[in-house]
Amino acid sequence: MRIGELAEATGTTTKTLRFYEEAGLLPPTHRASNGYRDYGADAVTRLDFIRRGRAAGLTLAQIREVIDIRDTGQTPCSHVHDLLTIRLTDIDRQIADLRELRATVARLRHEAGRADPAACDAEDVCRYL
Amino acid sequence: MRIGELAEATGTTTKTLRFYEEAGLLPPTHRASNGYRDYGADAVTRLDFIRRGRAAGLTLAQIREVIDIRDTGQTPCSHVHDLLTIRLTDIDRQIADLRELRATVARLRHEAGRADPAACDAEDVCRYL
DNA sequence: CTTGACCTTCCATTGTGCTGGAAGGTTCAG
DNA sequence: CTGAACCTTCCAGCACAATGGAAGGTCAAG
Repeated sequence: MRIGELAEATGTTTKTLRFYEEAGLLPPTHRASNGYRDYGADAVTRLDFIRRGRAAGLTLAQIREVIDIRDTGQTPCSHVHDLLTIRLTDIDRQIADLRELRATVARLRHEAGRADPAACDAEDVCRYL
Repeated sequence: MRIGELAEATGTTTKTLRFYEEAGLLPPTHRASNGYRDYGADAVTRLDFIRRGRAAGLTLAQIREVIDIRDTGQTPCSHVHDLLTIRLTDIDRQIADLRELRATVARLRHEAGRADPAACDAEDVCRYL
């Protein structure tokens, strides 16, 4: 699988893929005789994980930390466990923050929808901001 | 309330507050006779909203969009409603992404914790990545 | 055997969200 | 009156996550 196909398959660009390799998120891959990168199906899996991590607001460094657990056999289990616990706590806090924000925005929206359009007044809408 | 006090009260810095003013997130505020910025209590409320938005991964532009609803009486209710609906959908998708990521990380962590430390093996830990 | 779509490296630039530092004015305690 | 701790503007620089573009190599179709 060439870099363009992988980009296509994962909804990214060749630029981004080379950048990820440079950044240590993708391992330097096998090269065909012409020097072209040659990816296996596992690259798609890995990029899916990266994409989900990004969508969830993790930094590339944080994603790399978790990925490194997979790539190096060195890391002791306890360290791995601790690392993931921290990551999990972060994610839980982020979810809680999002829920709080959602409530605020939803309340605001409710007020906006309830108001008589003729009497549309920023004061009414935003008393609850 | 001077800028330093506001920074203290909201857990930011004077640098950030001036930057937010420049970026249109805080309105240019009243100045004392000496030219110092003089904030009211509403600034704290607004910064709390900004902080929550940031914690939830919203960009300053997105936060400003919502804030502008409050500051301009011009925006028609329907536009406000639509804007907030989009914002809400985004937030919901983000929460869903986070939950999926949480499940992945939790599964990974469970595997890390379950493994015999003596037999700590990246293969075991990361088969589920 | 050329055209076009790929691929390669390398280096510069963008956008977001700050952060630092210079150079100077203000206020207050001792 | 001096010094510390504030404040002001302005401009530079940083980290992150890409993105753009130049200059050139490769390959399959027509």
